[in-house]
Amino acid sequence: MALEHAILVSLLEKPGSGYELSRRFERSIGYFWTATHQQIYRVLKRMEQDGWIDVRDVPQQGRPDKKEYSVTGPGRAALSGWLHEPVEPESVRHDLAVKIRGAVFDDPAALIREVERHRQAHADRLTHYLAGEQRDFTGPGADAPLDAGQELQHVVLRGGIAYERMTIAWLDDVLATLHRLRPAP
Amino acid sequence: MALEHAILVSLLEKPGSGYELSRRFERSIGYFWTATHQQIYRVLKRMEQDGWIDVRDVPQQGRPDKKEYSVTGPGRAALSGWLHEPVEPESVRHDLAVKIRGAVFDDPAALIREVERHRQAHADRLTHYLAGEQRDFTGPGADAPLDAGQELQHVVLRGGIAYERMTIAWLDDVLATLHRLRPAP
DNA sequence: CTTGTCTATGCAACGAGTTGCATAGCAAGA
DNA sequence: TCTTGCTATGCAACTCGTTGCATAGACAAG
Repeated sequence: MALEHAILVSLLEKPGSGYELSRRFERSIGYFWTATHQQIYRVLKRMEQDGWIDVRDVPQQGRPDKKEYSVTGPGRAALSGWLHEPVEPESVRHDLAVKIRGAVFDDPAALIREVERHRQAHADRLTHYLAGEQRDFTGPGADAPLDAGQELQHVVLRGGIAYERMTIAWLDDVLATLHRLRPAP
Repeated sequence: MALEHAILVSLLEKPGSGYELSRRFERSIGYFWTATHQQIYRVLKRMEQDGWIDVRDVPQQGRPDKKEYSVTGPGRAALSGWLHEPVEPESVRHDLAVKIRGAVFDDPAALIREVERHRQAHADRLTHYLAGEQRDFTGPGADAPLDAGQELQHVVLRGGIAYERMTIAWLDDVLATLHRLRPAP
């Protein structure tokens, strides 16, 4: 279970509320680790009980108050411990691959629109990544040398970019294959 | 929930027992959908109750008897229905990416061995994929034209190969970054 | 002043996934 | 014969993740 650790990393990068964390999990962090707000609130409560994080009530103007969480010494130590443990390679769940292999028992051509939909989603995400890279790392104003944290964020982002490019190319391969299988009219 | 559907596809490709399915989930199917034997046995029981699959007791020589499952008409229909529904793009869980971003709060250099371990695992898997491709699709004796099912299996395998190649290249990028961050001795 | 939208937090119920354990047939080798 | 190892199936307990619902403050539009 690593949601705790993903939250620790995010809170170390910048303290924030459960709501803010759930927003971050929709964008940057969410690209390699998903979580809903219910999961986050529940885990935050447990982490607070375990003494990994502190809460601070923050009154706000123009919006409801929030609880801002920040990482404690023991929380940092817990992250450190996890960083030094080996993790197993990710377990994958690719619905689309199951569908492609299953398509032969139904109608392969019917999958084309679904694959195109996925291709579009990945293309959108790639655009989004590239914009983020331009903004934070390679654009104008990025002349200043990056610190270690930025370097590491950048290499993770490059991983996301490579993943999306590979996926788009593969989906094009899938589409070509599906079209080839379609009997000529 | 798509474990049911992955099992339907696998049983349509070839009927088999829970044990055999769990072996398949360790190899071919397991590369894009993981499941343990407990999960499989439990779901098989439910699928049988729902009338998606039939059981047949098969006595064996030199080993315990087994229950061989095969897909029924309603099971096939259930798969068909699912194939025509849109699925959401996969949810990702990359422990390693969390670790990389977290490394700055600990010791980036300590991650190098972990990343090398992952690189090795992906290189092994790539070798395995390529051997499978050679054996089933591109090797000698593959002159006969492939049927639709084989074409679709091949395109999924090509996806696995592309994924592993991309991942290995990215991990090399990560390693280079980690080495760059290490202060010169 | 009502409706909608965004911020902000949370409960309850359920289903999916993991871990540990248990049983049993059969074969090979020490 | 006793242990080891592979085949084969399964229960029980637990944790993780998802879905639906509920509440409430603040603001903007109609």
